[in-house]
Amino acid sequence: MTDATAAERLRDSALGDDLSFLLARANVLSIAAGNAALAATRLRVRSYSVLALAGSEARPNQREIAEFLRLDPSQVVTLVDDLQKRGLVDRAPDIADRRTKVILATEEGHRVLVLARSAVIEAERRLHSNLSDAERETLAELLRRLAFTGA
Amino acid sequence: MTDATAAERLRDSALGDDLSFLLARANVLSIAAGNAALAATRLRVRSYSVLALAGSEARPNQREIAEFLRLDPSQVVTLVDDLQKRGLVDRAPDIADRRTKVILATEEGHRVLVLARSAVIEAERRLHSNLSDAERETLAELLRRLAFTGA
DNA sequence: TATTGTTATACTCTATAACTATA
DNA sequence: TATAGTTATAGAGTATAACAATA
Repeated sequence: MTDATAAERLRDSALGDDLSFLLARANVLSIAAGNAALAATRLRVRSYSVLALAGSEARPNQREIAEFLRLDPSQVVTLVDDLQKRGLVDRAPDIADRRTKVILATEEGHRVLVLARSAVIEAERRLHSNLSDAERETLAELLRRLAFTGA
Repeated sequence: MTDATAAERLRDSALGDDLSFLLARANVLSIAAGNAALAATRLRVRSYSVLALAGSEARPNQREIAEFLRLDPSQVVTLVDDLQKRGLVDRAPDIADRRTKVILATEEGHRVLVLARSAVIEAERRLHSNLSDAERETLAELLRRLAFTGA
């Protein structure tokens, strides 16, 4: 009746081989570790992802960020507002279509991104330490297939 | 500059091989599909997991449910309250320790669980249709290692 | 007419602390 | 003193609808 036994009973009897549940539980741990690792930069995993896209070569607009991160456009407004207030990103006008705003990391944004990224990578390494590099790559490939399914 | 191209640019340039991000995105899709599939039973993925544990042989108490699902004990109170109001689970007293309450599915709970489970399985099958059975098993095994890491 | 970004709003989920009853 | 469950509350995340500017 110890703790370990309870967890084992539950793992064996229900949900333990349900992909959705495993995905959810792995994700909860991942978010917790990510937010903890990002605390020093005052980012969270959500704002970090936006900053990472803004700092990439892709020059995304808000709608593209929303679709890629599976967020509602209105959520992206809030996230970008916050990053912009902190001077980490800018809303650049798109010459071709004046409705759209391209989100770009500022110099300061790039500096913070470097710190944030290494913190995240370090946290992941710790969290995934019981997977080999090959296993991690397999996992990434399989998740990519799920994550970018038609829907 | 079409949609597909934007997504591809983003996938290639940032986050696209970040395990945490892939996990998060796959999970968002999984939750959305799960909630949609469960709509007819008026469950959500969260209450479904609790009901599934209550309907298992494991006879978990609330604290065990909280730890297994990585929820706060107070969240489990709310979830169980709701399921109990609907007559799907009971709080059974533990003879050995009168503080703890064992959560058990009622007959009606088991009936609903059967429907819910098949809806969830069907939704997963659709969502994971581009993985082979072997790949799905590999994915489950790797996720299990992440999901039940020490932390 | 349709789309991008925005505002407003409500709902769900998550996190914390304090309380009770038992141990 | 510590633990299981509970209550209260605030904060983060999610979903929807309506609107202005532009296409």
